Amino acid sequence: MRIVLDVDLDSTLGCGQAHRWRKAGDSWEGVLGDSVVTLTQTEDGFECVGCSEERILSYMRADDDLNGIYEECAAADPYVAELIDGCRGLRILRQDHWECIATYILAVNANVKRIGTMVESVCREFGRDLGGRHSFPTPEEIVSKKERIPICKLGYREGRFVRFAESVANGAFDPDSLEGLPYGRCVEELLKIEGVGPKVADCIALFSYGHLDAFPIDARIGHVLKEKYGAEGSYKVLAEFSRNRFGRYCGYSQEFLYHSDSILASQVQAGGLQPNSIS
DNA sequence: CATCAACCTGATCA
DNA sequence: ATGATCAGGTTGA
Repeated sequence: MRIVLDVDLDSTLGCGQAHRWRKAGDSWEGVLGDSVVTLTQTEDGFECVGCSEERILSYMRADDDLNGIYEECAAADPYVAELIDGCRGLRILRQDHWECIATYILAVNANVKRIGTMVESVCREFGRDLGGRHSFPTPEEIVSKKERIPICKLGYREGRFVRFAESVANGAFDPDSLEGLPYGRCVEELLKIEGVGPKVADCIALFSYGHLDAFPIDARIGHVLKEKYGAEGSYKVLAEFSRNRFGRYCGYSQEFLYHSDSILASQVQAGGLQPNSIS
């Protein structure tokens, strides 16, 4: 199915906001619900196999006015304005609540690569076999086989992960109940979950509940804030600085800062280029 | 409210 | 090859 949408699949699916997409050849393969989905970039959008148009458009937040958002981000900060040209078509996604929270509990103190390994391992062990790929497990699927969790090597995230699955399975926590809350209330509720601190709460608020004014500050963004803006301090201080600086779509600005810095980092690692040679 | 050690695994460095 | 060091957020003292 052909979808017309302003999106760049490489940056959107590869930037680390979602962890189940893999690039094979010129296509991206991922899992949405119980469907293996394959997306292939075209000039004016992408070819989509494996899910409905409605579903993929919702996942891609097709209702976001990308140009308007980019313009506001650019107007708020000249460095972000510079970065946007290298990030055209990067979209924030709208991920499933349960899957996003569970995934980001695993993401604590882990790099993108390791997060991917842990998530795939949880899916392989507890999810449904969809033919090559596995669905992200339901809370019930995790609880019913929880004695097998050590196979996934989640480290100290293991207990938190299982207990969160249990709380959703027994109804103590309903991820859908945070739908529609304003940003501050949403984060407040998320922080009550064991293993969810300020950074993870902001990731979930941004990537699942659509709070584009959430600004997750991880180690990489912390470095960028210090290097480019001279900003230092506690999470709260940096978050306040960033929201003031980058405006109401600062979640998008965060992605530009993060994505550009990760490209820079990979170039540095590949050899030659020094961190300061651009800029 | 701020500081800090402990937590677990995988990658990278000697 | 082997061991040391480091990267990465949250928790609880």
